[in-house]
Amino acid sequence: MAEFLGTGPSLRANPFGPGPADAANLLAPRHRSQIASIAASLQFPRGRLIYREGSDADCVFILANGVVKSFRDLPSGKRPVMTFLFADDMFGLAQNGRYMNSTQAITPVTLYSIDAAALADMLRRDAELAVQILCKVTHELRSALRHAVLLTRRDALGRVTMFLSMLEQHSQPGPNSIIQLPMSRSDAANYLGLSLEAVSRAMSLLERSEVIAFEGRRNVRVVDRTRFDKIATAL
Amino acid sequence: MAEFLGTGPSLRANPFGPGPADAANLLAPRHRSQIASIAASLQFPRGRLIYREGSDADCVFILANGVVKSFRDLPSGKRPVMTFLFADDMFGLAQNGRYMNSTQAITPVTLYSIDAAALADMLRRDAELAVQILCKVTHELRSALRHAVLLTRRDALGRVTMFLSMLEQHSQPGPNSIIQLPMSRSDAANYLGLSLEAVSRAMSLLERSEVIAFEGRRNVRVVDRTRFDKIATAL
DNA sequence: CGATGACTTGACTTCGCTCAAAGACAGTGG
DNA sequence: CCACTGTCTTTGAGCGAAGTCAAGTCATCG
Repeated sequence: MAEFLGTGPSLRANPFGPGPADAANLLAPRHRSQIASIAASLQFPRGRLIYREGSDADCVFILANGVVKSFRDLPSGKRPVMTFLFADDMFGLAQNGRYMNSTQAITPVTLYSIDAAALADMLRRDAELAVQILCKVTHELRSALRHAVLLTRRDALGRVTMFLSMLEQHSQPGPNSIIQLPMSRSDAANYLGLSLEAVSRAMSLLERSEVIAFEGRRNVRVVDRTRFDKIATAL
Repeated sequence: MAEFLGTGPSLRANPFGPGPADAANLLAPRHRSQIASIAASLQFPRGRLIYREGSDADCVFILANGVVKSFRDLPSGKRPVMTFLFADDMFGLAQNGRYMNSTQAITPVTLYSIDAAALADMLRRDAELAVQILCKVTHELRSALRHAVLLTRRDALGRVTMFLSMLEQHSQPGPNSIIQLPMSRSDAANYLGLSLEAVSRAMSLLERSEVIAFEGRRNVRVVDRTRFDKIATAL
């Protein structure tokens, strides 16, 4: 089970109080093994659904590696992507015992599946742990708010650039900064509230104007950092 | 609701597990008085800023009554509204000791101001309370996600109708269902990612087509519920 | 009752969506 | 190893919806 990964699940988030600017690991070793004791480690191939909106929320998940998208299926056939989830993210928190959205692996993923009832129990007994989880959820709340701000931009170019800038934080922190785009253009479009074509055009434009350079379709390097940042933050 | 300020702050949210469909009061009387013991009750007039983005996050707030908007100030002069906060909502959770956005009263408000350090302390000692707060933050996370979904709609009419439908849940639950619009058109526009004119036009259109009727500029009655719901949910 | 700010309405422009087709890529099996 | 196929992506043309600019109307408060 979870022993495979040895150290057990971890979570990243910014703490409430003053501290280093970037996200730190939240869980103490004792909490990690505590959670590991009620968790199972699962592997999913690319494209596999993890759970479906509306189904019984038996489990909470922590992503060990890979990328997951969370989305809704609307009557019209649209599929807005609400978030992309990366390593050390938690998801599957329920409302009234049901999942609020569907989730799907967009790369091969490894994740911890944690029995919701057992976790709830554990939280009620361990205030320290509950506070850590609270911190993580707050972190995700903030990122949802940022997403909303992103969506108020009207120009495709700005949205896409902001999106790249967000992805940069989840890529290997090489100084040469290659940004990985694990998701399809279509997923990105659904996250950005744009048509797939608009996303493609915006990226082409960024490339033509030598702000970024593609290395294959799923890897981007920032060529002109100054202009890149200007577009990203010039809301 | 928070009619009796004497009883201390309260919070509404949907619990994680199975239960009644709508939000319930989260805090047990003992928690309410516990929080009250480290809280101060404050009054703010319409338009007053509560805190500014980037300032030291000393306090967490619980809104007793009135409506607050949370927004950011962007270099361009835009002011996206991230959320509207209603009675029994909590806000002011910090990142690294700083507020992430500004908040302003848009009606006269009464709120509880709670020392952040003292609250953190209390949570670390009382797992039950920490879980309640966790539940509330999760509730707000969900509403932020809904907001993001709303923003992926491209048509002004749909966004505005969805917005009205959301406001309906915060209005007095009279069967006659008068929806109150406590905020200006401009605030609504900034929340919806539309121009103020687009909001106005959408509302005029809804009125002309007899889906809704205005009773003054800040009160709306749904006239044709069927069509209203169809527009609101027909994403 | 007049002034200030909020809201509505109209005309014009722009940008992203839709539809359509061609081009690149990855995995498969010969 | 390479051709084949289905999928993902890019690019183009035309249209429509929302933004912007600019008056004009309404309400609210001194």
